[in-house]
Amino acid sequence: MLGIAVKQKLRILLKPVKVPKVRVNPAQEELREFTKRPRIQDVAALVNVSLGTVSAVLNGNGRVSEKTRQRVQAAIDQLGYRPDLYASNLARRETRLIGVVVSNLQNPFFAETAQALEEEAALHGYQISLMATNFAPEQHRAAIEHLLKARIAGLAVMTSEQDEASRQLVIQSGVPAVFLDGSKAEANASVVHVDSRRGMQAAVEHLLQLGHRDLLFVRNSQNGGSHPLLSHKLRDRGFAAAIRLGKVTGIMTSVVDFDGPGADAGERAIASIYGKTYFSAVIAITDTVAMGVYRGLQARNVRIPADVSVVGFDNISFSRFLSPPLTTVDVPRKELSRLTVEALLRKGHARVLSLSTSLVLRDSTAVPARETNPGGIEM
Amino acid sequence: MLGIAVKQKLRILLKPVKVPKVRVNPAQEELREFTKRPRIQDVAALVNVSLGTVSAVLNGNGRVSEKTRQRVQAAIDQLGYRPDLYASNLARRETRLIGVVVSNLQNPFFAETAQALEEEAALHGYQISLMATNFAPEQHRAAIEHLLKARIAGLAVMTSEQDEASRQLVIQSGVPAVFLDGSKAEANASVVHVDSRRGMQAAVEHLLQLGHRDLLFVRNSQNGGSHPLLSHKLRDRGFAAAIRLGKVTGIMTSVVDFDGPGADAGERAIASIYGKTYFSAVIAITDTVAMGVYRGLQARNVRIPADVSVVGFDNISFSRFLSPPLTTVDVPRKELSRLTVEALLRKGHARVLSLSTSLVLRDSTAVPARETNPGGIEM
DNA sequence: CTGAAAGCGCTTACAG
DNA sequence: CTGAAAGCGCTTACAG
Repeated sequence: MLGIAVKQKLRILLKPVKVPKVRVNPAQEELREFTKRPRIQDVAALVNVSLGTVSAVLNGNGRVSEKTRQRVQAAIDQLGYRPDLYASNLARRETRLIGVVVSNLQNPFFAETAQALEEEAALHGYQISLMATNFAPEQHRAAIEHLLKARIAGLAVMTSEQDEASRQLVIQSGVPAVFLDGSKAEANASVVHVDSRRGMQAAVEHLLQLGHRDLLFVRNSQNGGSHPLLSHKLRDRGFAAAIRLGKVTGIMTSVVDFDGPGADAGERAIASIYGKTYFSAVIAITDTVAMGVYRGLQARNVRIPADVSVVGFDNISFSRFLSPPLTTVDVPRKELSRLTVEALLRKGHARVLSLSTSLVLRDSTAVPARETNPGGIEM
Repeated sequence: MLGIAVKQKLRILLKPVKVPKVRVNPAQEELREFTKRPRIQDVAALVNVSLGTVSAVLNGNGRVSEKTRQRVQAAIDQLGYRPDLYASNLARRETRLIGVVVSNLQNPFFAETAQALEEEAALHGYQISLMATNFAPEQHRAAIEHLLKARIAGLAVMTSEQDEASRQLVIQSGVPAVFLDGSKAEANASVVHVDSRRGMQAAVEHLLQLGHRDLLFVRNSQNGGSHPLLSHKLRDRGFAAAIRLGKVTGIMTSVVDFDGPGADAGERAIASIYGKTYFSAVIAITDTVAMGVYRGLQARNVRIPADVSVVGFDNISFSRFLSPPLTTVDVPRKELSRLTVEALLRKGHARVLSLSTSLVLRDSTAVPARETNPGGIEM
């Protein structure tokens, strides 16, 4: 009681000294009128409650009576009020943003993954902030630094390349993160492990069962192969394991690896090997590589699958529209994004998530026809 | 002088009442240690200058001596300080963010456009915030509202669909905007006009010169065609104008239009018309539609271009990898993004920007071979 | 050239 | 259940 009395006295005393310097910039006021951007205090004034109350109904804190909440909500609707992103994030010290970094938007696999993540995040009231690395370590790091600066609630690193320095930044930041095909779960960094091995194995088995014995494995690398892509390593291993487990003898495998975007690399791979090494089937490490393989083969009048069978990996949406439709290994993007977002929002300790892959049979594989001359080699 | 004296007195009086409630949350302090996120005041303290000075060097305001600026910069580097996005945007009342809304990330045209915009924006120190509408009016509006809420510095609406209500929101907001193929420039809303007509005309001329007289124009629509895509309208008109200007008589044109993603629509178009209407060449309204046309044709053993020629529109990166490589009309994404970002940052009045298109000749077009039975009709 | 302070528009203990 | 006030981390007139 005393406190209040003193306070009131002080206020009176204060008046002449501490003139409340309300910077009423008339231009600004006009601008506000013009842009019609209501603030939380406009809502509060309309309903005659305090800012805190409006904030409580906005954020669903239950400490508001139903009556008040309805009146506030009505005012919000009436004014078309939407909280300012920057003010609320600053005050809250956290965002509803999930950072997503992918390697390359032009590769449909990443575009589709990003879209799936966006949809999944939206289900939880989160948005995504998307950045691409183009496989460059500097861009990779810059993207992660920016995202960390933006105080993201979670980070999904869905790149096929890895960058250890960036990973350390993420771990130091403490931000919940999920790395696609990351090597290990640690602290705040979970890992989604795509079981490429199983899918690859199914693909190889399929070809072996058809009778193929001469397989060409076409890969692409980025940046001169200085940073081998982890997903590719896993697919490599899957390929090798599948051959081993195939219980078939007399298998001959060749591997070609070119640098650059998948389609270019695939095309160059065929150009380089055609006529030198015999193969009746090609396994492309991604669907985009398979597109290039198609191009390389068809430019040489090699028919798919009559002369050479082709299998891809990823099941991008276009793979169905190639001629012939591509047999490929499906990496379930929906499931990937569901698991990722869930792991990010759970905020528990790092975990290893698993995702299985499956073979999608279409028209690019068939029984080998050795009487033709597929690899350009006389038999 | 008097004022100050009174103030000091008051301070003394105040002390017992108004204890400075410095909320020193020890956990928070530890967190700060842990996350090692330095604030501007950490930098200021290190160099022994005020916050304003640090801010000035951060933002390149020239009112700092070279000596000071160097010392501050050194401290910034040493601490690894990066300004908090939310605090600076809130204080500045503006962002360095360009909102980009596209129709669909899965369509390479949009993915490539988004990527080009990101690169262009980065050149000016801006970042992009990317949202997809999936051609749905509600999503379109939601995306624009979100972006406006985030106080973007500029907005690039690179969708093929239009939404008048959203456009009004943008105009009311006063945010500099660029609409792809928008109908008119107005207030803050500029327009990039892609000269589809010229490209379409080149495509039609090319086919007429080859000797084609029976043309099939394949389009796709979205959402049941309730909101015809503006870019498509322009391409339609370009097609019609080209036929008119072709100075060739005896041209027979057919048009098919299906709803849905381009590739699906293209495939269904062929399925629906094949055997009913004769055509020796197809013009697809986009490259993705052309992909579906390829599929539809090739599934019926129609050879491209021996039996039927195909021309696409957009020149997406994959068009080169189709079998055969697709002849298409190039829409220069680099130039598009350059013009767009420039218009956004210039902040002048609305302008109409123009972009020309050009025909890219590849292997999907050839002289018509009437002796075969391309359209499935007996001649 | 530099510093102190108000303000951006919210959220959240805290007090009632 | 509700309100007043401090604080988030910056920027920017303003005063010196």
